[in-house]
Parts: sequence; structure tokens; C-alpha cells
Amino acid sequence: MFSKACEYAVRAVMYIAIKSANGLKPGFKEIAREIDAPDPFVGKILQQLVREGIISSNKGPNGGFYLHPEGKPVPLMDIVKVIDGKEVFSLCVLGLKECSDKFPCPIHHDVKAFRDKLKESMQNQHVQDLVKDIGEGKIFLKNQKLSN
Amino acid sequence: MFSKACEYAVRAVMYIAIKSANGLKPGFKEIAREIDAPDPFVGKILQQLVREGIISSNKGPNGGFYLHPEGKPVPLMDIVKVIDGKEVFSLCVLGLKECSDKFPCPIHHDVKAFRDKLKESMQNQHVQDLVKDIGEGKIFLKNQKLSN
DNA sequence: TAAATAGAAGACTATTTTATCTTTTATTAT
DNA sequence: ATAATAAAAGATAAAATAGTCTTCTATTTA
Repeated sequence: MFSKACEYAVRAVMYIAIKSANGLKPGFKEIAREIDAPDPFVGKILQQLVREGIISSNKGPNGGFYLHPEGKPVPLMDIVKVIDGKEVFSLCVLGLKECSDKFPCPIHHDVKAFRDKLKESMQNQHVQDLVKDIGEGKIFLKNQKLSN
Repeated sequence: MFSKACEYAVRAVMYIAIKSANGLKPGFKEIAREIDAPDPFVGKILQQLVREGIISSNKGPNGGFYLHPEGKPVPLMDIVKVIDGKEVFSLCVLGLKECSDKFPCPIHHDVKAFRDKLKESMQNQHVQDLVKDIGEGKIFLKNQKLSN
């Protein structure tokens, strides 16, 4: 569905949101470790998110990545848009260039219904909203069961 | 969502179903041309589908690919399973190894609901059922609007 | 049974995506 | 100012996916 880069991006921004809520600015290595992702790759992705204004960063000692506490809540969709582009939700799953209500592929109608709902929920769910759920152990950002 | 190979596979089998309904056995070049896909690649994919028993083929003059008219209807899901594997419908969209109702990723519940629906409809829709819709111009297997 | 046709199989190439490494620039604290 | 820290940027490498080419085998028709 999404690229690896996009998967890491969503998880990374959520981790940053958690830390930001406590006034902390994690570096890319810490972030990568905590979301189970390769660190130089996460670094690259974070650079892109900074350029696009999704997150902020500071160089130097005590530097790192953060979300402005007063900033607008960030819909998960915004992250997806920056990394994979908004087309991920509209490209034909059977690869047709033209696939619409007017010229549908064989599964267009089924897929559309599914995807529109998912899109809507990613537009309505904000990174900041999910921080609480993570704190309460209701949802997870990294692999569970790695008992060692 | 699906790999290119899987996209071509679904479109190819549907084209074969149309021709088979008329007792014809198209070759891989004709199939590739009619679904707008690269022909040697389509050839490979068809071989795989033959090995897995989704479609049949005959070599030699008048040979080609076909579906047994008396055979069981083929759910779209069967094609997906052979090419991409059934995991495409259960892998975590944020890339977590463990993502379940018990240990959900931040968007697990939303994704699950909609993916289950899509899965269900691909299990219930059979290639043969869609042939009629294609004949009637209700749905399409190749790109439209290529006006030249 | 020979020639033509068409799929099967395997090796190979290209492209894209994912991941890494190195150098540079900015910031902070001493 | 200088040293240390940490991100930015660019170049490179590895892996996965997509696509191509060549040779081989089976079938049909004359």
C-alpha cells in the first residue's frame, strides 16, 4: 500500500510527537532505534519532512527533531502526501491509466469504497491525537514480542 | 497495493475468460497487446498461472491460453494469491511485524475494516462473472481515451 | 516426418526502491 | 574562538521488482 519510506515517516513523526509533548528533541538515531528502522534512511526521510514543513529541527548540541506544540495538528494524510504523494489513494489497483466512475476497471467500485473510507480516516486522524493512545498502551509504534 | 505482475495477471485472466467464452485460445502476445502490458513479462506471468492451475494452455499451432468452460469459477482472490501471496491483505500498512487486534498500529482498526471488505469482495467476485460486464462496456481492461 | 507455430524455461538487463556512507553546515557550550 | 554535537546534502551501494532475450520442447498440419 505505502512505500517503506512512508511507513517509517508515519511512525517517526508519531514518535517525535510523543517526545515533543514532553519538550524533548530526539535525534534521528534515537528515532530510528525506537521505531525499528534503519537510521540513515530515517534521517533522509526526516530531512524531507522538515523541508516540507511537517516537522521542525535544530542542529547542534541539544538539537533534534520536534513538532511545534502550538502548531496545527498534523493529519496522518499530510505525511503520506509528502512521501508517497496523494495519488496513492487514487491510482487504479489494476494499473489502468484511466480508471474512474465513468471508465471503471473490473474492481474499481469495490476498491473505491474501501479506499475512500481509509483516506477519510487518515485525513481526520491527527498525529497529536494518537499520542495519548500510545502513552496508554492502546496502540504501538514498534514491533511487539521482541522478548530479549 | 498489488505488484505490476499481479495487475497484469488479473487483467490477463479476464481477457482469457472473454475469449474462452467464445472457444478461442489467445496467445501471450495478443493478450499483452489487448491489456496494454509488455508481452514477454505477461508471458512469464501466464506460465506461473498455468503451473498453479488457474488457467490452461496448449502449445503448437492453434495453441494458446484458455479457461476450461466447465471449470469452477475463478475468484479474483485466487489470482492475487498466486502472484502476490495472500499476505497482501494482512501485512501492516505501517510495516510493523506484529500488528493485530491485540497489538494494533495507529491505523490498524481503520485499515482492517476496509481491507476485510475488499478481501471479501475479491473472494466473491469471479472472473467469469465479470466477462458479461466487459462485453456490455460497463467495465474495462485496457486504457481508455487513447484516441489515435 | 518435416516445417511451422506457440508455450516453457532460464539467463540476463534495466529500473526503482531501499539503504548507507561521506562531507558540509549550523548551533551550542566551554 | 574552539571543540563537540547534530542535522543537511550529496554520492554511492545493495536489493527488489520489472522487463527482455534466447534456447528448448511440444503440438499441429501438410
